Amino acid sequence: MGKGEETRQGILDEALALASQVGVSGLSIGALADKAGMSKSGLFAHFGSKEEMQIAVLREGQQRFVDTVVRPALKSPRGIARLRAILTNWIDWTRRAKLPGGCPMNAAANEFDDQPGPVRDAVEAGLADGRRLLANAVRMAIEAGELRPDTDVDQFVFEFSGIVLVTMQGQRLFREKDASQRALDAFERLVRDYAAPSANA
Amino acid sequence: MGKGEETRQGILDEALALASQVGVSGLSIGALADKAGMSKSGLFAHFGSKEEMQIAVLREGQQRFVDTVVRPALKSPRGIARLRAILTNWIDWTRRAKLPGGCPMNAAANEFDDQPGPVRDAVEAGLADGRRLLANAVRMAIEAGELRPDTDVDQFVFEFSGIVLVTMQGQRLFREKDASQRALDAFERLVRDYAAPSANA
DNA sequence: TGATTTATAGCACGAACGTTCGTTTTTAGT
DNA sequence: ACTAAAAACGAACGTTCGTGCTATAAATCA
Repeated sequence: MGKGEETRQGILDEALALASQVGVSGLSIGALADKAGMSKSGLFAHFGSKEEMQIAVLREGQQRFVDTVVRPALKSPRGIARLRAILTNWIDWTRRAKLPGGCPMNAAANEFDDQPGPVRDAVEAGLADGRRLLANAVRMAIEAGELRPDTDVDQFVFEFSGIVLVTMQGQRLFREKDASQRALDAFERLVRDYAAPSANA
Repeated sequence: MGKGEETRQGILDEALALASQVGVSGLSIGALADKAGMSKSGLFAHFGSKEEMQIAVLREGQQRFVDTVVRPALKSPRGIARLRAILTNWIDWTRRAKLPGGCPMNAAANEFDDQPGPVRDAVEAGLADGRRLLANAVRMAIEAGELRPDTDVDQFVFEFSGIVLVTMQGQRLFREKDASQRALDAFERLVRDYAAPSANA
């Protein structure tokens, strides 16, 4: 890895941390350059435009998400156990990833959903990836015979995502201490409703 | 209503519409003054600071929410029917309220959850109000004998809120056409699990 | 080591930011 | 209609925004 890639990576690390607190649209070149200990123009040269930088930050966040949430969950056996692992990893993934704030992708989703452009596209693609990944895990649970064969996969993913979103809001805005417990309870209720009859009869 | 209050109200109307698209922190005095057809300084004088303006916008949004979601739902009879009415009103309330974008309070929740100060306090108070209101409606459903007496009210509100959040994300970011149908399905599954046994045996 | 590419810094730009101030216009009360 | 009060304006402040240029410093390679 050349020197350029190295500092670029360092910048993205700082940027992700900052974005988790102030959002992707709240990221400014000047503030980021200060954090990274370099000049505005020097930092700027790595991306060419602010928009490119924002997209790079989102990509970085996505990769960090995979490393923190998805990859470790693969150690749990396919099926409901793995879905549960994804949930528990997900709902405090920014803490695990040592980010000082909340999920940058989620914040960006709220910031850019009404502002068409490349950044919005990147956010949508990123979150769609997450849903696709979830859907695969659900399908595995069906194949494993733990969820009913006629389970509406997209509906399951939809409700699962709702649990994630409200848990994050509970943690970050309301500082609810028992948000993750509520998330688990909601999850158990969800899988109970979609469970294959043979599994827990 | 004096002239001052009148224009202030007009400003807040424009501000709410703008905030629904660019967020509360994306609101700038200059852009808002343009939309409102007046000078920066003239507009500024109505609030004294940007922070005060942001808080005023959030309050305006909250009131609009009550008028659009809560008040109409009171026409539905207490119990599950009213809860369902709240849900259906909620998940497209910005359309009903003629706002061009998404829910400003929700956007602000993601923008300010990691930035302490009066604005964050206002957001937290506003959303807490929503949850309190929901909790009351749930308690009425219990009293009406439609939900089990041992229903965990806060857990119910938690899961209900999750449905709302994921539905809004589905509508605004993913442009899912069937998001509201999924929301209703999730709601029916929720009330089925918490339903009093006598109600639908 | 010397040559060359690459990375960073410095500086300046026009625009927009929130805010202050003094003046002018408009409203409200008599 | 005249006056006192309220409201809106226009200009300017200092700062930060994103983005260009040009020069210097550092890393890469022969």
